Parts: sequence; C-alpha cells; structure tokens
Amino acid sequence: MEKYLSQLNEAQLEPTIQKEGPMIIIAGAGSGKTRVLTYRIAYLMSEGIDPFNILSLTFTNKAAREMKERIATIVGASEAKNLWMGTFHSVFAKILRIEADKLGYPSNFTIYDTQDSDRLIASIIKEMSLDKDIYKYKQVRSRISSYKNSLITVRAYFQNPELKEADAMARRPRMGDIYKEYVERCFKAGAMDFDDLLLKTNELLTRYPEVLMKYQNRFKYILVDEYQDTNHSQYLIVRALSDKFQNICVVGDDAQSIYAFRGANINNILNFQKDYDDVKVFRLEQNYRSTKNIVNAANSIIDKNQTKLDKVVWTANDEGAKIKVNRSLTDGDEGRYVASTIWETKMNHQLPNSDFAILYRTNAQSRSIEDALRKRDIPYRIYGGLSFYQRKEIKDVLSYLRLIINPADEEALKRIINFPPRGIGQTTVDRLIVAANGYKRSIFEVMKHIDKTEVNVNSGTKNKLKNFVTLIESFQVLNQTADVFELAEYVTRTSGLITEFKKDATPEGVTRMENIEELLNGMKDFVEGQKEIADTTGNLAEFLEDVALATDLDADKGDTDHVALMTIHLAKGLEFPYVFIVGLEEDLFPSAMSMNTRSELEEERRLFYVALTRAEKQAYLTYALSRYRWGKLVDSDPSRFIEEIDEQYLDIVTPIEERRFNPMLSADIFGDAEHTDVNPNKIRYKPAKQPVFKKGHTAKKEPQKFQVTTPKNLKPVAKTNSSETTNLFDSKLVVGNTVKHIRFGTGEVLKIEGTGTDTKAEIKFQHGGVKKLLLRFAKLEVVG
DNA sequence: AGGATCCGACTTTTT
DNA sequence: GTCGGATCCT
Repeated sequence: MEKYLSQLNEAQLEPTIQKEGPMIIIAGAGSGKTRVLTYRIAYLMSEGIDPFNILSLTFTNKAAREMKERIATIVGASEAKNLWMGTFHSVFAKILRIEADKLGYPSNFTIYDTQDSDRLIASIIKEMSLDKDIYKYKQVRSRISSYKNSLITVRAYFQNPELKEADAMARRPRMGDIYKEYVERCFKAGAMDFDDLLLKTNELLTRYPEVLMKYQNRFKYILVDEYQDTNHSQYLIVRALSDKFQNICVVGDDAQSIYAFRGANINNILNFQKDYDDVKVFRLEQNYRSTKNIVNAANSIIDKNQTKLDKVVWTANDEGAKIKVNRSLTDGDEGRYVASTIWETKMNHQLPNSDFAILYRTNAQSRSIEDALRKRDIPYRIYGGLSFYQRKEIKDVLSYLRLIINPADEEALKRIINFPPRGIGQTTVDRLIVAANGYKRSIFEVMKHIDKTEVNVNSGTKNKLKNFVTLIESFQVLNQTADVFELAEYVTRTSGLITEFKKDATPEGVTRMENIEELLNGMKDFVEGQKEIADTTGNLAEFLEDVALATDLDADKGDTDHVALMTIHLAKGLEFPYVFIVGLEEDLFPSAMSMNTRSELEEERRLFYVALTRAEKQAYLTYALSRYRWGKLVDSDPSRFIEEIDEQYLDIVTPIEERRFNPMLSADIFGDAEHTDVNPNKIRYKPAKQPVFKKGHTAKKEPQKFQVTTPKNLKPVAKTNSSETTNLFDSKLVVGNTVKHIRFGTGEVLKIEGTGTDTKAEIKFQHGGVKKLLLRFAKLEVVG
C-alpha cells in the first residue's frame, strides 16, 4: 500500500487516508480524483475494513468496473470482488430484488427502459382518448419522471393542489390520471422504470426501519462519485444509508454538473457541509491532464458563472499550443476540416486514431463528421446515440426473453405477440388490454385463460392466442435447464424470428441478422464470464438486468484504434490528447432550449467547460456559418462561448476562403469524383421531387428500381467503367417513398447505360444480390 | 390482417 | 433528413 500512497501528492494523500467521518472532495477536472477514490478504498481495506461493508456509487458501470479492476491489482482479486460497486441504479436494483416482496413486487421484476415507458404512456393517452398533441408522451414522461425524482407519489400528487394547478395551467388537467394509470400499469406488469429503482428504494428504506438498519450496518463506508450529478431521490438514499455511521465520502466538481435536465441538483454538493456535522473538506486543484493554455482557457470560461464553489484549478504542465478556432462555411466543410486536420496530425506525429475525439452537443451532428471521416478512411466509432440494445431486432429478441422471466411484462408482450406475424391483430390486442384492465390481471393471464373470459374473439384467434401462450411456456421450461445462450438460440429459432429476419436480403436486413448474432455472441461471453465468477449464477434474469442498465460506453468492441465521436455528456470523465468541439454556434451550443434562464445557460457553460477540459494537448473549436438542420440550410452565428474565452489562449486559424472545399484537392483525395466548374460552395443539389417510378411496375419483395438523389457537394458519376466501385458515396436510395442509405463503397457497378440525369445501372451489393437501378441525379441549383 | 404508401413531427443532453 | 404512426388498399 505504501508504494501506492507515495504516488500521491499531498493534497491527494490527505483525503485518501482520512478513514472516518463525513468528507467532501472537491476535485477539479483532471486532478486525479479517480486515483484518490481507488486508493482510498484500497487503503480502507488494507486497514482491515471488510469490503462487504464498503459501498461505492459511480456514475457509469464502466467506471465501477475499471475502479474494481484497479483495486484488485492492489489488494487482490478475491477481496475486491466483495466490494459493492456500481451505479445507483444497478446497486439498488439488486437490493430491490432481494426485498421486492415487501413492496409487493416479484423479485424478477422487469426494468422498463425509456422506450418501454414511452410506449406505455402513449398507449394510456390513447386509451383515455386524450389529444396527443396536447399530451405529448415525451413531455408526459419527463413530467412523471420529475415527480418521481422529487419523491412525489401519485397520492402526494393528488394531495397537492399546486401541482394539479400547474399541470392544469399547462393545459394538461389529466396529468394526474395518466400518472396514476401509468404507475398502476407498471405495477401490474411487474415492472419498474429507471426512476422507480430510486423511488422504491426510498420507499423501502422509509417504510421498513429494520431494512434500513440492515443496510446501514452493512454499508458502514459509503463513497459517492460525481456527487454534483445526484438528484433528490439519490440524495435521500445516501443520507439515509449513511446516517448511522456517517462515514460518507462524496467526490465531485460543481463546475462539471451537467445533468440538471434529468433532475440532478447542484445544491446537493453546494450544501453538503450543512447536511453533516464536522465535515472535512478537501480540494484537489492541481490539474495533471492538460496544458496551461487549456486549463487557463477553461478557467476563463467558468469564471463567467455566478453559482460555484471556491476553487482554483492550476497546472504545472507545459504551456502547450493555443486553442485553434476554425470557421467553416457549412457543416460539411466543418466535417472536412476536422477529418483533414486529424489526418494531417496523425501523419505528422505518427499517432493512433484513439488519440482523437470529436465532441458535439447533439447526436444529430455526427452525420456530417462521419461522412468526412469515411471519405478519408479514418476509422471511427460513435458512442451513444441509439444503443445496441435499443435496436429493433435486439429489443425483439430481448422481449421474448423478458416474457420468459416475467410474463406480466406488458410492453414486451405487445411487441412480440404478433412478431413474427401469427395472425393476432391490433383489434385483438386492444380487446385483451381492456379485458386485462377489467379483470385486474396481466394480459398474459387473460390469454392463458381465454376460454373462461368474456373477451370477444373468434375461436380461430383463441387458438392462436393459446399457441402463443404454449410457446412462451415451453421457453419457460427450457429456462430451467439451459443457460442464457442456449435458451436465446432456441428462442430465436423456434419463435420464427430468425426466419423472419432472414427474409430480408437488403443490406439493412443483413445488418439486422448480424446484430442478432452479435447479441448471441455477447450472451455466450456472459455465460462464460459468469462461470468464472463462482458467486453469481449467470442466469437469464441477471443478463436482462445487465442489459437494461448498460450504457453504450460499457460495451467494449474489439477494434480499439478509432477516433471517438460522442456527445459532451458522454465524454464526462474521459480524456484525449486531441479534442475537437464542433458546432459552436448560437442556438446549437448553447442550445436554443437552454437560454431562457440564467441557470440553464450556466449549465450549458459548464458543459462547455467539461468539453474543453477533456483535452490533454490540443483543443480545436469549430463552427459553421450555415448548417443543415431539419433538412434545411440554416444560417448560424458563432457561439458566445468562443468570445468568452480569454483571447490570449486562442489561435484563430485560417478563414474559410482558404479552407473551403477545393474541388481540385478533393479530386485527389476522393479519387474519381467529378465536380462542376461552378464554385462548389455556392451549389446545393436539390433532390428530385418525384420518384422516377410510379406504381405499376412489378417490384414486390425485391424492388428493382431505385431513384438516387445526389449527396451534398458531390456530383455523382454515372459513367463509371464496369466493375468499379460506384461514386454513390452517401446517396439516398428512394425505394417507393422509403429512403435508404447507400454507404460509400457498398455497391459495385456491373453495367451502366448512358449518362445524364437518368441513367440505368446494374449494381451488385456487398450483401444482397444484383439490383437494377435507375439513377436519377438531381439538378444543380446555384444559390447566393 | 397485413402490406404499401403517405404525412408530419422532430433534435438537447441519459441512468 | 429521419422516424414512426396513420391511413388506404388489397
């Protein structure tokens, strides 16, 4: 242990060896707080404290896993294994399973993700015949979520006239009724949503003093990371559990509080010293991560905020390069600037791709960056966005598995009762729902006993329902003996899912199949992984829980050397030598929706602070004068955040005129792309309006004719020689009215007839057979 | 019941 | 530019 402690500076050492009592560590960006947390836990254990008595709450499961691994190397794997470590949600989900019966829940309760909640809320709104334009399900969900995070139960809601009035004022007088129905339906389905995991934990600890005592005695030492991002519900849990021994250590940085939209309360960290007696306060102010330029620039920004704790972050690192600011004409140019800068930097310094990160405010911004990286053949990975587990095909498979564990799971059932199609239509499902609500039973139970119910369906449909019940029950039997992987393999085959997805031979369909295979492989790994760890059983329920609470960041995919693309929120806690912060424009960053109040704007500013402090060596800020938003080209102004940085740390680089997309240059880069002689910056390609082929042709399962509109800024080339890769770089394929994507290099031209706006072609796809296409190129339109 | 087609809402951030 | 839901058609 000594050898590890000697690695710490004095400011880090003090909190590390502070064993007892309430304490707060205010840790600036890059000040080594993870190291302090890790070593502190190892230190406690080396001092004889039982790891079973230590609870450590982190912000992501990945952080927990890495910390645990680090601790294992210090104190040994077998001891480290006994630590309670994870996110609030995963730790308390485990506890809730143990204590579920006290709350009237089955221990195998389902965890509804946001999508499940949305669907349930949408269907409730529909069932109640409410206007879906006034009761928008997303708004309703976030409202319910904020009730739950403030511990406002349904009963509390109805007892509080102010809340009712507030909702009535917002033209939503039935909010309370929706809330009530939603909670009841979740309960009936044996399901908890994310907020329930915290709310129900609070309920458990308040209503059952003996349970509270049990966990107080168990968790004698509690550590909370990223304390600035805890919400009220989490705050109360921490308070309750730490009340007896008061060995509570919270770590955080008020300047990095960026989750207020999700209920995080910055006052939790600002007021910590008032919550406990004799709080020891530690400050970590030396930044080991970034250059002086970056640290100072970040300080100059955060200075503009009024609400903050006293803290001065400084660094002994080199001065470093100034922050580069780049202006582009369009989002496409911005992407090309980023891609070419990465490319040049990589070449000049012989760096791996993983040294670079591109951060943006909204997920939608990734597209133009992706395009540019792809054309440069720079490997990249997008983090976040639609996570793997939220894809349709994956959710379909998981829904079958969820139903095995918990047949009451309404959302899972609705998803797959007729997928693959088995002749059970919407009308039947609607009747089942009504019946289930009437009998106060789950839909599955109603189906099971359909003969004894009054549900109005014909005998053919009754048989179909019974068959479905039998199918699921046969899976349940298999679940007794088979492991997750074997079970899932059997389920996907027997349910007809595999057959259904295999029908689709388009590239997208093939990707779906690949995703399912990836899921199955993941299950195999899970099973093998669990076998190694003797203290867990590795059953289906555990797998589903892992999946429900997994973050995209958690997924480790083999290929490690790639440029990282992610939102700034996701980048918290990470660091990269070279960081690009893109889209620094008013209304985008700061977001148009966050400029109404000072506190919202301050949160945006903290977000910018987080983004900038991810950089170790060099930061780049980019913005575009116009950008495609909602499919339209919109003018934009540079972000106020650029002006807020002290100028001495900035290097305003080459203005657009010299940086803009150069057709001659790009011909070298992109090979055979053809360009017009008109200034490309002034050209927009207007998509053709009508599909070339109207109804009447015989395309059924295998549509043979497509319409292609041009990619931005590139004129597609139709006169390619046979067997060459097409130049349909990111074209859109219009099949009927459905737009599909052709990615760069996915098609190989076999035959081309003619040039011009209408061109016939045979294209062989990587994954599907040969398609005959009619390519229609959009007309050029000169603007400006 | 199921597929094809059409329409309009959406883009803040996530456990 | 993308998605899902509604509607129309068979």
